[in-house]
Amino acid sequence: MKPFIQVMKALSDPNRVKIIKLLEQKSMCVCELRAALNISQPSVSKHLKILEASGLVDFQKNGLWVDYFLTDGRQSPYAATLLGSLKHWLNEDPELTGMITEIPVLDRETLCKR
Amino acid sequence: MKPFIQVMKALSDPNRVKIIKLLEQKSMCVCELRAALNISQPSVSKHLKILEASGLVDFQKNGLWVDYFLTDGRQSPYAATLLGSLKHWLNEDPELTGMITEIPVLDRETLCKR
DNA sequence: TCTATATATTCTTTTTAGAGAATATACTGC
DNA sequence: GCAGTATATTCTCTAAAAAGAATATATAGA
Repeated sequence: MKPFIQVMKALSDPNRVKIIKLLEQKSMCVCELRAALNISQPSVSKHLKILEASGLVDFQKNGLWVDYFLTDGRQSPYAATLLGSLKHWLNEDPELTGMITEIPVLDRETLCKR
Repeated sequence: MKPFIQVMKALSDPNRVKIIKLLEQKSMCVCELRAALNISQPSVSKHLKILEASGLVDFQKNGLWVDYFLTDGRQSPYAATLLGSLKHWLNEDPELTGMITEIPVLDRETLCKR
């Protein structure tokens, strides 16, 4: 029961769902996500930790950056199914589509050297 | 986004998931659910309200009793998909299977006249 | 209409979750 | 090793969620 609840809880916060929908497009580092969501960096890190613990995302260190990406769902059947469903869901949501169209503008190199 | 979050939130509480798994077996009234979950009656009513608002359950008044049952999911595609998945999920969970085997013992007539 | 009973609602308390500021850690290049 | 930068963690505050006690509502039957 616990793993199931963990996935549901992870997906019941709007910012975390936004992160999932962003990562559907491409893997992103913390500062890119922070810019896309317009919330603080610690907040992004904490959301990512929750998503990781539930088996929805994973990460790879890349020098100073940490790239987050969606898992293949091998760690959790619940995560796998939900990630699959989410690919079809919410694609008409104006807030999300707006956010996604802004992705190309996010340039890691310029974003992080502030 | 809101309807999606609402379904996820509804399913991120253990007692509400238990209610769903119980209603998979048969429709039940509040006092039967209360006995199965061993929590207070107001608590059951509030959980049911949350489940109803998210489109996961519906009810029918039956005299003094109110029978709750799973929806066909027509009100929410998210609810529909999750209810479908849940039929396969958590069926090996000892807490849940134990609870479900106790259902036949719950007799509405004896339960409610306390 | 009066009583009894099933459920809903309100109220209060305790726990949990989310936010950002401040700080710590980890990695890179010199 | 030192300086700079990306990310993680800690701390504190505020808001939301869950619980049960007490109360209100609604229905059935005498």
